Amino acid sequence: MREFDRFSHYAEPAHRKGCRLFFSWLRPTFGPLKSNTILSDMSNPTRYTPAETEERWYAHWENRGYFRSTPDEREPFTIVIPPPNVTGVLHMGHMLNNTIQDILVRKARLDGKNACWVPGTDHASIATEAKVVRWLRDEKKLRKADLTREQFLEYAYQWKDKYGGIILRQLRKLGASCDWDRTAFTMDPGYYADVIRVFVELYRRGKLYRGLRMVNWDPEAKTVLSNEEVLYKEELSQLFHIHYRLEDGSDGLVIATQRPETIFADVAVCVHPKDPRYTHLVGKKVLIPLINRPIPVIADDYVDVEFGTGALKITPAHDPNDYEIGLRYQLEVLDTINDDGTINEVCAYQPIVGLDRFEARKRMKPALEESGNLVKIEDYTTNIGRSERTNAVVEPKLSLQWFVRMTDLRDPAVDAVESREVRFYPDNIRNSYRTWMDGLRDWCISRQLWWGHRIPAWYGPAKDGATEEAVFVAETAEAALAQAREYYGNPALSLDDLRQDEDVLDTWASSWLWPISVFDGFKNPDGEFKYYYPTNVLVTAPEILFFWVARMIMAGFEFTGKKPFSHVYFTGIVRDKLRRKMSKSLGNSPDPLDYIAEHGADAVRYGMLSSASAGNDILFDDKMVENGRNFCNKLWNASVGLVKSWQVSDTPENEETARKNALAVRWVREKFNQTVGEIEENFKNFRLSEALLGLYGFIWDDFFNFYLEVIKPTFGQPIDRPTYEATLDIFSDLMIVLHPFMPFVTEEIWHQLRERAPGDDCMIQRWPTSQTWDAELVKSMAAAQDVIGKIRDVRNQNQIKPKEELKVLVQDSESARKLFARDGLRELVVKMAFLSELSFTNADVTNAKSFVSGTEKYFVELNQEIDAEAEREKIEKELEYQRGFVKSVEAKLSNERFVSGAPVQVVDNERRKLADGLARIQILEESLARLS
RNA sequence: GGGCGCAUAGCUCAGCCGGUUCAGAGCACCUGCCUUACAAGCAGGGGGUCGGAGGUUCGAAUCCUUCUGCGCCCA
Repeated sequence: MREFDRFSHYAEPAHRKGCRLFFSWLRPTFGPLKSNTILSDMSNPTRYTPAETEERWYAHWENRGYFRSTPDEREPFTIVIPPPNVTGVLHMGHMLNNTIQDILVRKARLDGKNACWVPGTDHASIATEAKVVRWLRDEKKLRKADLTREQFLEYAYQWKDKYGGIILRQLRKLGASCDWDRTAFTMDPGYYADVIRVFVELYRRGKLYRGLRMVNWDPEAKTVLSNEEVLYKEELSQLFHIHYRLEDGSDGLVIATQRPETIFADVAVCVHPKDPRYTHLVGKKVLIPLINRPIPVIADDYVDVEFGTGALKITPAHDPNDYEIGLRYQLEVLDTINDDGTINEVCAYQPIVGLDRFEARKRMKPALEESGNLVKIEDYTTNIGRSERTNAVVEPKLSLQWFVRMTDLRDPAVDAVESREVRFYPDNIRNSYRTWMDGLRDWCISRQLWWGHRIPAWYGPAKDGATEEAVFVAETAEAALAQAREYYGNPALSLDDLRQDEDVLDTWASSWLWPISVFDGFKNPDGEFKYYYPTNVLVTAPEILFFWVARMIMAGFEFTGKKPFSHVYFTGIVRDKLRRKMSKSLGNSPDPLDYIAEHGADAVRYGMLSSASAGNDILFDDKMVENGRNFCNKLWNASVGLVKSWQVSDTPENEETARKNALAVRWVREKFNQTVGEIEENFKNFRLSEALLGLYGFIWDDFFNFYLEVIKPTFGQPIDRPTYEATLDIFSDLMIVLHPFMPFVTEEIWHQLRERAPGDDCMIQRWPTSQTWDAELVKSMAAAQDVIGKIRDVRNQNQIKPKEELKVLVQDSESARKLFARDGLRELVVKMAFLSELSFTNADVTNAKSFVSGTEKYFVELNQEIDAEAEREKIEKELEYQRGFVKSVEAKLSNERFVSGAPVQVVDNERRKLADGLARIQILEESLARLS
């Protein structure tokens, strides 16, 4: 009993037939005659219909459990998906990325490996929390501030359950062969526990600390913002030129600032060490206007001499760059701005204390004018960062945050990439990696949000003598309490006396554990983690290098002592035809699911990959998807339309046909082996686009357009069984090799080609092994193809109908005898060039067109007058070319330095070229002589 | 400012650890074909001084120097 009717798509309902007919009529090239053909041909559709086929096969594969992996004695091949955001929907970048992963996984499966592709999603704390807040506001009429943390999280999980799996469902449409049973999420209980455990462990190892740092502060929402939540836009502003005098009241210098209200937080003025205007001031002190507090003039080449006056006021509390300089010179930090954006008591200039920062700025102009410090005010435009949520101007602000001491994790990660224990494709990404690692900064992993892994740190009051509150880091509140009781020497201490950190961890601080945690490597390191880890390859975008790849490598070595993966394949960015990055906001990205619905997943996969040469961005073009769709049709037509339509006979049509077919079968096998070898090589180097295009070329040109034409029986005749069976075998092998790239159409055709036992599916076959190929056979077929091409040329140039048989003679020679001694070759040329005769001759052939192929001469007899003059011209032109060619080869060979210096094969090859060239010249000269 | 990369046919790109009549593929274009699987196809064709200038070499699209133009990343 078949599991389903494989011909079910033939039995289209009437309305669908009508539909296709309707579209047929719309096509302008169709005349009435063609439409009649379609009508009468209804039983054998010439179009492959992907939609239904793809749905059916995906369900079949999944039902049979082909995607599942459990450890066994086979070699594992593991990929963990770069987890997309739970908030996301599939975009073109995901399509490319996951197509590549699926190709690698399907190939590994065909290679007989235990392939495991782990899917999952990332909780994306910031993006998701923003979405949840909006959702609560719009649909539940709730504000975050009105909810407790627990209530908010409950809603957040509701939201996640409802919208969080969209991407994973969409990936199925693409054909992704993920082990869905393993679907992971960065906030699953087990994963959550791992993240907390790692935090505690790093703290215990002294690689994690709490410290002050500059953050993006939204004074309106009173919250920290991530860089992604700050929108920069050019805005009109003013540059204040303010005079700072020296301590003795003499001249000093002029600084330019856009924020005059912050001068009271200045702790230095910085100039460029090579700026001659200021060298005499370096080391001296200048006075801040209005309050006359002295601050030093320092020199640092950070300063841009061209900007403003070339003198930069340093305000570490209110500018990230100034903060860095402050650190370098150990300058004091004076924070004069409150969380709500008003000026605080630290500001020594009383008139602006308590005012909003912008109100304070307005007061500065008259005050500075009055004191005689204002030199001028000029208009200028600059990038101003505003909060995505409140539109408030973002205030750079110092805040207490948690940091990972990255330099402590760096070395093994650097070495692994440098030594290529972890290989990057393309390799030159290593440079960016190394540079980033060299300038590594500590990683701020705390976020002022609720959605995420809550920081496992509890605070207690400062003990006698201590200036800061006490911190207890532990995996559980109870453990923290135990620590606190011991610390304070108070066994009666309760949890109410401690306060847990309100913040959660940066999403990347959980996803960097992905390859370990999805296999439960922390809690159960001897379980399947041992089998699947390290994973084989990570496929991701270059922009994720620092966020994720580098940190995963560090986490791998820090927590398992091993690399997380052996290869990292960096995909390009998907752009439109105008080279713009495809994005939803630009509206230039097609909806991938529409695309799949319209053209089929195989066509989209083909289109994506064929334009994605390794290491380059891909310019996405509908044209490429069309090519993919055309390829599917071609496969469909060649299999169902042609090969399966043949009658098969156990006795060959005749001896000639049998010989011709036997030769063709041997040749296409050899050529296929050669192609498979090239594909293997391309896979090894992750050159997937080249692998696909090479295969495409072989299937379309060699297999379909040449091989099938050679063996195609004359109309109404059957084909001999050995050839038929061999053709089905090779066709089936082709489907296996093409399967990783275009899984659906290959599975469909696999089943169309032969009756298969249940479970004998294309997806789980063994990849054909490629033996060495018979180079001589391939070479003589190339010679035959050249002859066929040249005879066709003669036809074209003399307007001879393809149906008119021609008589061709070959000048008898040793090389000609040798070529045609190959069994079946003569018959093959006769068929493909549509000849009535092909034989040797020693006589002069008159009334014939001649040509040279290789070192043989051919005559095509024509039933028309030969223009001797034109013929002579043609030959002379050819002769001229050949003489030039021979001359250049002779020049090389007569060069002593070449003959002695170049490798033997190169020289031998030149000698062969010379001999062939001379032979051709001789033939051409004889022809000329005969003509005159 | 630092780093990486690109420039080859009208377009998108291969080739680039030097050596086949080495300049190639796909698309686009042109010519001929409704050839009993496929016009979403078949058979052919034109088109590039390999960004400019130097150099190394018997030999350079390929290696070196430099110039020009253009991308991307980091600060």
